[in-house]
Amino acid sequence: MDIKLKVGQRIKELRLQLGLSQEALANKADVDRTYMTDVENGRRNISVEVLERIIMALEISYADFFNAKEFMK
Amino acid sequence: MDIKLKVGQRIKELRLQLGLSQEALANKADVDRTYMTDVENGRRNISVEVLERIIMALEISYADFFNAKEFMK
DNA sequence: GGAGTAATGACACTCATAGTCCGTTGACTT
DNA sequence: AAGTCAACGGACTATGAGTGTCATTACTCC
Repeated sequence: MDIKLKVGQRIKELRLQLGLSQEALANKADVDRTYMTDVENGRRNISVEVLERIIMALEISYADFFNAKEFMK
Repeated sequence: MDIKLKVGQRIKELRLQLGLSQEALANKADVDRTYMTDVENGRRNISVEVLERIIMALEISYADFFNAKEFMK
């Protein structure tokens, strides 16, 4: 599966666990609201700097972010 | 520390473990040799699609790639 | 010393796309 | 009706993708 979709699904999963809206997470990660929608739906090939901000906003470590079913072979 | 530098260091570390030159890894990941140099030296804010190709070339999982000292808080 | 080779580094450049900002729409809730 | 949320679109600017060129370092061989 497309890495963009995997990342998007993982972000959505974690966002919902935190009870945040897309906009709230977007603000926390300092990205645009519409951009966050695209990311979650796998339409954006995000850079590691933006990914880092989103992971921080999700209050999770890199290792834990990627240690999920989406990223298993 | 800058996420770009962390990623670069981690790539270099894994590349050396495999005994590959930058050029050999670059070819395996289908990126330019000079691009790989820039990545390892933290000068490129790479996208997840390119990162995926490099991680595959390093024969490692996402989780293991990020489960390293560089990415610990 | 000088010639050759392999590996890396440092730029500069073009072109595609990452990322922002404006808005609208539809589903759902109160 | 009014508010919240997700999705989508168009236009725009900033920056990543990808390549070319030259320099440097370290090594080997003559």
